[in-house]
Amino acid sequence: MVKNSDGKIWIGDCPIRQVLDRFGDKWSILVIELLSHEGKLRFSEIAQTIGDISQKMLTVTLRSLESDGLIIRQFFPEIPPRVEYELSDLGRSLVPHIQQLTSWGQEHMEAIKENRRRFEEKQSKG
Amino acid sequence: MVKNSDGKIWIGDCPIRQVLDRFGDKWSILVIELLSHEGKLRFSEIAQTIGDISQKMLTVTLRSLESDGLIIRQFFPEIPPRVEYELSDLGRSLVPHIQQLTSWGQEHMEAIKENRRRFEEKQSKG
DNA sequence: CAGTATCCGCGGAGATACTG
DNA sequence: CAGTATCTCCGCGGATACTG
Repeated sequence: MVKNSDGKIWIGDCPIRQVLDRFGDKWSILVIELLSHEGKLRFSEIAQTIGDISQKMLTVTLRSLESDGLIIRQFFPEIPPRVEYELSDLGRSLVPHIQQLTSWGQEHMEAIKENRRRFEEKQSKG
Repeated sequence: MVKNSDGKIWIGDCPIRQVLDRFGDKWSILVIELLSHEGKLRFSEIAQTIGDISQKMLTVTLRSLESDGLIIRQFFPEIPPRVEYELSDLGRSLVPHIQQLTSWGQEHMEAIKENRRRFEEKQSKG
């Protein structure tokens, strides 16, 4: 939590926001998780495993992960071309923390859904 | 990582996606972090500390966190009214994992920015 | 003070067509 | 195969005005 002298949170430098800005998108974390499980994968393999990601978004996601040094892209100039993606050391260093969050989700997400259900029920009753 | 029999990730039940869907929004994590540091806060105190959140989004964020049982809302029917928010046990249980991610960010975000800078430079050169 | 109600703009994301 | 290039849509989130 980073505060200014006026007591306000300084959003720009706030580490939480930086992490969320980087990984809060729809696909980055999922791709990292996938590569952490499967090792080295081709573009089409990632697309097929995720299933409901568009070609465009997979390209955008992989390019941004590559640009940030979280994954490594290896291009083989064959015909037809082959491209393989794998996690970098930097990317791998994030995986345990993702798994922490994931296991928290597995443990508590049902309770959250139940809470939400009850809350909505209470609202509708007045 | 949850897969179907066809080898595809089952997005709907995937714990990672559930967590991201819940906490990937702009303000939830930030509010939880804030409450974990400050304990009990009034609506206006949260608004002023964050600084650049709109009244609407703070209302929406607090209401959704309350509905999911992550925070507790206490209303005092005074004039003018007073409302205090604090973390629930469920909300508190998430805090350590957020801090894990945050410290990872503090450790590696500069490297990521540097990687991105170099990547863009390389692209512009050809 | 702590919200609602309403309108609106922007950008993330999908669909489709095309290419080295 | 692994992408680009466009067009488009949707909904998150901001701005503003109002209220118990």
